[in-house]
Amino acid sequence: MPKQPEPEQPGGSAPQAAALRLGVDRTSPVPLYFQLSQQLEAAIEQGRLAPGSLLGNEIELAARLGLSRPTVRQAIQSLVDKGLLVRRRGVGTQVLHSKVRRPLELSSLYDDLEAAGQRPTTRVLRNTVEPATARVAAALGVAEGADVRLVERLRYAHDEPMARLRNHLPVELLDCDTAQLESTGLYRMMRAVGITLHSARQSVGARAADAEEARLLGEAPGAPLLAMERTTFDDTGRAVEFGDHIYRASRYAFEFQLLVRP
Amino acid sequence: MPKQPEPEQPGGSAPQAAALRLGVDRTSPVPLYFQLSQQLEAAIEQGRLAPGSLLGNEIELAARLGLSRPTVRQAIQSLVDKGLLVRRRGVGTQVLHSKVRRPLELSSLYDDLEAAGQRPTTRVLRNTVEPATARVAAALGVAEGADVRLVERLRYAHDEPMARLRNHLPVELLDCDTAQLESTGLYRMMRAVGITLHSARQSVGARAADAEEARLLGEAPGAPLLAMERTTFDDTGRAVEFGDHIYRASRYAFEFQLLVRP
DNA sequence: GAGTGGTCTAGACCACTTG
DNA sequence: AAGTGGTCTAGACCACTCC
Repeated sequence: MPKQPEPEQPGGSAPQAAALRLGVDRTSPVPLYFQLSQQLEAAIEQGRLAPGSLLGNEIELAARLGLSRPTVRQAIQSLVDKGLLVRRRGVGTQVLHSKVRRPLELSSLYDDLEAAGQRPTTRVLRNTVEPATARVAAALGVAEGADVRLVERLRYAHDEPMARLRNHLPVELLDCDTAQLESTGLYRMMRAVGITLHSARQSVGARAADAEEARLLGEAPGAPLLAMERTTFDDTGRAVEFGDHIYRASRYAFEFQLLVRP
Repeated sequence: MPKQPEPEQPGGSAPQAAALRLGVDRTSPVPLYFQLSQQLEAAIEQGRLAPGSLLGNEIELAARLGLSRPTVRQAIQSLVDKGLLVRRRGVGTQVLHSKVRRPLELSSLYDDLEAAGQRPTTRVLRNTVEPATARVAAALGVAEGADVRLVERLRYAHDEPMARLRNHLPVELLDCDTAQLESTGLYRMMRAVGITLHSARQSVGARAADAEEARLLGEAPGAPLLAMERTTFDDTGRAVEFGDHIYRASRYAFEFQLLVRP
């Protein structure tokens, strides 16, 4: 059981993690496994851990950090779940050859545009209470004809129209202040009142713009549009929103990353 | 520390798991946590664990099954990751109100159609080696003009054209037998030769059909099409495929489930 | 205050891959 | 045969929620 540092130069995939300054702060309220996974993730993002390189075995890593192996495993596992690392039994844990960023998130168009530096703005076209159509009632799990809030908005980026967003919400869920709707995204408003979003069922298709849609979005009638329907659920399983949205295909596409589930 | 079975009827959310026949087989090579998670998943799917009901605390569950708490936690965690359960500190673990099925997977159109009972068939339009265009070279990480295999297929469901699939692959990756391409999906062929798919970067947009595309798909010129570009990576981080696909919007939409990452 | 999940430890044995 | 990750145990203390 050699304790001295090994020469280790077997090709180009020797453990590089040994050179990293890793360490945890036990006085911090941040969980130890999370501190470690953040440090490793930062090292990968910054290229200090080269793609394809081995991380070094878990036992040694645990010993070096003064942690138990399960704790180190928990840190590594979270990065495997993010797609940054790959484990192979009998081989080791390898840094994936970049290219991978984030798996698909339940994203808000507002946040997406803001993150892209697109300066999103919103015009509220409608903010009313209407009886639920059969389609909306089925999606939200309410009775057909029951009161449902209808919010229709036009979303701009750099003052160019990008999308028409039509959302249906249970009336009791949220105080939909029009001024607030114009200054932020719907998901942010939900989170602000304590709703924990959990999952969404989406459908993405395409269709031709009708005259009204073309006028709103500044496209020609018949122009191709991206159409998305989405039902969002909170962590109690309740449907909190049904959206029926159209996007200008000339200006917008959905980009996302998928991970294969093992 | 009350050891006797409690009356427990606090509303409608008492632990129902007590009524379940759970048990693990220690002689099986299947991991204990996996056996447990499968049993719980089946109980949820079949409604034997009602949505919203509590699972009962982990310690007790572990004791009942003769397992350690970490093992039980691992089983529960895998179902939380699948979106079937929700944990709340101080409260318990609850079954989510159904509706949730699978998060988005890296799906093959062939498998999707087959799973939907759509009887997919394929016509190979091209199966050649071509020099890589700039776009393809960038996606696959090869030199511009380098040899790349080009596979172009028309995919039918019930003998109706659904999509035109155009794939670019590194030449050395796969023996692309045309007969095989007509009888199965590309991902299956990759898995069959030991390629482990890991992730994909996708972009979904819409555009109008040109004359050629319209003719192939049986649509009118100018009809809206769903357009998807996808680069797929294996678990070494290597790009194994770049796809440039169009789907008839009148016949096809992408459906998927998203989970919010905590 | 009682009960829950969240985190952590210090070991153990097994299965798989590689030389 | 050696080294790796995969699984598992039997405890422990803490943070949060609810009564």
